[in-house]
Amino acid sequence: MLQVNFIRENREKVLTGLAKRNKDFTAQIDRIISADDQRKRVQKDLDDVLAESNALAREIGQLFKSGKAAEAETLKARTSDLKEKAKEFEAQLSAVEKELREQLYTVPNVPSEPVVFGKGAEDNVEVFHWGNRPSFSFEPLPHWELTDRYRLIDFELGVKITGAGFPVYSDKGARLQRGLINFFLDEARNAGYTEYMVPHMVNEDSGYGTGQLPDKEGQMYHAQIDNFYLIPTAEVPLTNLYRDVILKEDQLPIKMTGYTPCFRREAGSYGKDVRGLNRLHQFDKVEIVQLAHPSQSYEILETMVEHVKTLLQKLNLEFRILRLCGGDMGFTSALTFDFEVYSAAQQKWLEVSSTSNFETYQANRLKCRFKGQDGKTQLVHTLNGSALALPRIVAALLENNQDEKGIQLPEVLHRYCGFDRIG
RNA sequence: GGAGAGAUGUCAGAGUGGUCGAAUGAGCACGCCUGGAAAGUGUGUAUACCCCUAAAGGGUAUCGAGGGUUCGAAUCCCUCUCUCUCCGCCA
Repeated sequence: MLQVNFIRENREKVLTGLAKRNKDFTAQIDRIISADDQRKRVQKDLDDVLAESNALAREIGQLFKSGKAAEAETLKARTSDLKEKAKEFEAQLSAVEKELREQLYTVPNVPSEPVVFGKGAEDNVEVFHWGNRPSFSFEPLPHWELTDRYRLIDFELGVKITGAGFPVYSDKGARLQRGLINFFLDEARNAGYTEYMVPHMVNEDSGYGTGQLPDKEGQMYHAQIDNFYLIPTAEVPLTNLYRDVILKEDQLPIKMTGYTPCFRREAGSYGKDVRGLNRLHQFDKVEIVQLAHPSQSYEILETMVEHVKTLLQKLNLEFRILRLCGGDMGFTSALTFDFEVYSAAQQKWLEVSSTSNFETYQANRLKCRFKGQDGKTQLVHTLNGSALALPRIVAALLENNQDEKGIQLPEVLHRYCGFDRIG
């Protein structure tokens, strides 16, 4: 969430920035400022009362020590009034703090300067394009037919075991998954990211830390007996490794990567876009995360974008990069680049990575800070990106590389998979 | 799952009702000492919020978390979480 002081000091800037999201936040912002004013007033009142009681208590202690019990008793009488007042102010304080917090939760991150105003996906800006579209002498098959024909993925079997959106990969389908994961992890490690293997379930605090809670509660699977959530992305456990941590300035940037399965309820999505691998409840992804010095975060975002680019180039998939407009950008992001690969048989673009700078929006909730040379602590910037999510990569690989007899894998995957062809 | 012990600052570790944000030691930072270093020595070493502000200064909260008793809680009581030991179960 945004920092109240930042909002106070930059009200106009915040409002014009937020306007790019195609929504007016004036009312919320002003409510936040007035709630904060009230919070300060009540805090002051409470502190004053507590200071008085503390002084009184100290005095009573002294009197008892020096044997003046009677005087102590008269002072005691005065404390009950203060106690009552303190209780009242405490109640007021927690009420106004709750109000403030709830208001803050409703305000998304302020889009950074390059983000354009926009209503939705149609206003995103293509900033990069690479690769060529394959041409076929036959009608290319969509991946769900290829996975069936070559027995790579069994969607029906997944339904039996769990439900729709939980595919079962087998034989070369399974090995392709494992090969891709290893390829992505190796590339990340070579780019300087430290590899982690993290829990796939997280507690409530972690959910709040990265902003999945409270607003996206319905999108996560919830193990209610233990109050754990299945992670929707490795971003959650990875970023939360640094929750409540104060780093030294020279530790930055911190670069982490990890492979995890990702679990998403995808409540409310249906229709033709969910066919095959296009939208799943469980999928595999390698994530890259960085904690950065605020002065470097945008440079670092560029390097992350470059990293994802090289992955797609090595896989030889035609792709484009979109700079998301205000209306299409995620709630917590300040700047997001989406990567889309072209799916030759479906004849459409599939999103395979989303790489973002969250500035201090996540760090504020995480309480992830660093101490600078000047001794002051300030919030880090957090960034993350998919590098990469597997299902749609697999869809594009299968569709774009098919021939009449099977599927030819890109060279880079041969040693990772242990085979160069399917079929 | 059962029984017991415990959770204090960067770390180790004292503190069992008052002057405790917290002894002592280590670490770390800066200074002195030194040709340089070690040793020695001096000073400093949490976070958040608020008031005041040029700076300084002051107030409040925080000793796993939350609640309670008390004029006053690190210290007493209750609940929860976690750690360790033993037993049970087990990949």
